[in-house]
Amino acid sequence: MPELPEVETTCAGIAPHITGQVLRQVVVRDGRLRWPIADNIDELVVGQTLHEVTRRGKYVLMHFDEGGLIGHLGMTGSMRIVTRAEPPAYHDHFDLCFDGCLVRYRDPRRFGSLLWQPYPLQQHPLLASLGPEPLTDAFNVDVLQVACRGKKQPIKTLIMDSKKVVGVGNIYANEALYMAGINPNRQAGRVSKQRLSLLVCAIKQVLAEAIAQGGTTLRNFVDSDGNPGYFKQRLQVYGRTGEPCRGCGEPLKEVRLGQRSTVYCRHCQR
DNA sequence: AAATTCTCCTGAAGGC
DNA sequence: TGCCTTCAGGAGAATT
Repeated sequence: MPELPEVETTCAGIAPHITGQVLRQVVVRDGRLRWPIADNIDELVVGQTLHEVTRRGKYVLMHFDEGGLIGHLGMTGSMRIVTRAEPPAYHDHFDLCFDGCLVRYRDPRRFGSLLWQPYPLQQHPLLASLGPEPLTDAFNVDVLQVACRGKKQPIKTLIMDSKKVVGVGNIYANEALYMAGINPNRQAGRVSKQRLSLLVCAIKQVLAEAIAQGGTTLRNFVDSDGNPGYFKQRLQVYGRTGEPCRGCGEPLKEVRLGQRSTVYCRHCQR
């Protein structure tokens, strides 16, 4: 499932192939994504030059002359560079066709999206109220402390709230809380500043490591199958319910928080 | 206002 | 090539 590191990898992977090029055509085979792709999407963007590909949270932003395409990979989305005229496969829902190559979007569960927004992009409702980027200085212990103040909601659901900080998905929320020694169910307002500081560091560290790992897929991006293999071996808690904690050996416990599987060590995380 | 639940979707995994 | 049920999850929308 694409988390921030995968989106970062996606942006870095496609950008060199399409930056500076004119978008010639948008082929929509199935526009029924999270939000329907606009029927007039090609009128809006075709003929414009792509100047830059950036990421905001888990959104891919393609900056054209007069506005941007806002892409989201949802649960199962991927964007690949296709250099030859390979026939589209099942679930290949749209292509962005440039000179010489195209970006092909595949998404079996169709939780992703492709939207057009005139400049300024941050005025789009999906972008307008996003919190700080976790890997920048804008996300720090002071900001997190303010966000947590007086909150009774579990700390885990708070750090997964994109209004508080973007890009922390379920896997990395679990991992970061383990790293910081904080029980995911603890009320956000009852975590000390010192421990929030540990959490900030843990979030930055786990995301940065994952990006570094995802980066190994980068050089083969065009040819790879799009499944960065970094997770499995590095995960300390996610997907390890019942297995021994690597810190103390106690079996890891699983609970549901906000409809999401939450794995933690009752001994190491308070 | 804040917190929780619902919702979209399909493939994988598990039970029998 | 077994069929059916359950589960997974990003994140906005709806509900409590």
